Amino acid sequence: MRQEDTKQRILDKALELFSAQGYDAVSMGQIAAAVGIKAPSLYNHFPGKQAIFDALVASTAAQYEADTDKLDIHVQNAARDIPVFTEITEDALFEKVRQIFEYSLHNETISRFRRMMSIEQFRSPELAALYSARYVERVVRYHAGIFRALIAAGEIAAEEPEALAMLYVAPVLTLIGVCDRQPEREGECLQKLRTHVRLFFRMVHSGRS
Amino acid sequence: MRQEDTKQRILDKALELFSAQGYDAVSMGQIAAAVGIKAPSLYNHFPGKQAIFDALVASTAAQYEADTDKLDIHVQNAARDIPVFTEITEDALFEKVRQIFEYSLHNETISRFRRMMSIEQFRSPELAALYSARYVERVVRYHAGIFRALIAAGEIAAEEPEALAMLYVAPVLTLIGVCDRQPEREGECLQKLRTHVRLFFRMVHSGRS
DNA sequence: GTCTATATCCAGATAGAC
DNA sequence: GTCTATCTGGATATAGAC
Repeated sequence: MRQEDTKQRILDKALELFSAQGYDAVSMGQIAAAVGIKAPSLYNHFPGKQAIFDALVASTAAQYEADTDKLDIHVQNAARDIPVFTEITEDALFEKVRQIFEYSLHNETISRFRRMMSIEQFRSPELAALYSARYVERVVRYHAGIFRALIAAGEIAAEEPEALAMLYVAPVLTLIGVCDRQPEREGECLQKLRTHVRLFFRMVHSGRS
Repeated sequence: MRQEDTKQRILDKALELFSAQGYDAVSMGQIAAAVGIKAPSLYNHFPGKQAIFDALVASTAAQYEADTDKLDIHVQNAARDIPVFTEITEDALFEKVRQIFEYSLHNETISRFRRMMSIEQFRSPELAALYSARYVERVVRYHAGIFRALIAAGEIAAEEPEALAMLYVAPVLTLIGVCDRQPEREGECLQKLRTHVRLFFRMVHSGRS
């Protein structure tokens, strides 16, 4: 199906452009040129510019779930990952964060989509909610589930799982934001990620019952 | 000077519009209408649209420093604030974060400028660096200075000040981001801020020498 | 499905009268 | 400093031939 192929190519190029310049700054002509066709031909695949944007939002959700599966991080149900974190060492914990960190930065679709969302997060209440849900709540809820299990197992200090998750996750999100803006600082941020994990690991184990 | 008055009104209205819709989505006509003049008259005060944006970036830096002074938070040199944090209670610490949190959200200029920066952070390397410097590095460095002093005084655990600062500050930044996108969740975020401060305070004191 | 040609609109910016 | 009138360019989108 060359038809569906073109549709996908439009989505890919549109995401590339939107993530770099923002929705408003990108013209239909630019998208068409990137795909290798003329602007009016885009309307054979999408009814308009907004429809391309909407299709992007819808389609990336699926890919995210599919791809994170490969990293043994199942954001939709933390229960499956609890064995991975049980009696985990500090080095192994860092290795785990490092993987998701680098994946988040280097997977083209994921990182482009996140940058696009950063630019467009105030465009509508729906996008605002989607941003918060995807990049804050989901990550916090996932880790809260992990920490709840580790507390039950007596491995870490008995603190509120939600607060622990926020403490652990927010610095990671902040560092991802820095690298999104300034990719040349990735090495430095990786260092900070390392010291963050070390500190968190130590603090959370020192107070254990 | 009614002249300078108009110039300031242009900046105010432009910031209001840019923060809500982004630079590209706002037209000179919209800005002019908000000020109460016609579009060509804007060119008597600024050479073009970009110049209005640039003036905004330059002028808000000054106001930020001036306003935070009133809250006894001197981001430029933490040394002055160390006495405030020495032997601080958990409640007093929360009250301090709560103040800066609410100020950041409710001061019109500050919150609008931050939203505008969120939208435009990828527009140029300079803006990217400015965003990181203002909303990450500066805050982290400030708190690292405070924590370094508290460690020297034997008040808190002897961990790396930078990592401690990241741990403390990143959740606050994340919660401000949530409220920027979804102001209706401010109450909920204030609750999370409370539990964050409580957890951090306890952890950092439990490991003290 | 792709194209050319075109319609319609609105943007940023300038000229010049008052 | 403000205005009206205008220039010029580029945007989204449609019509209709191939």
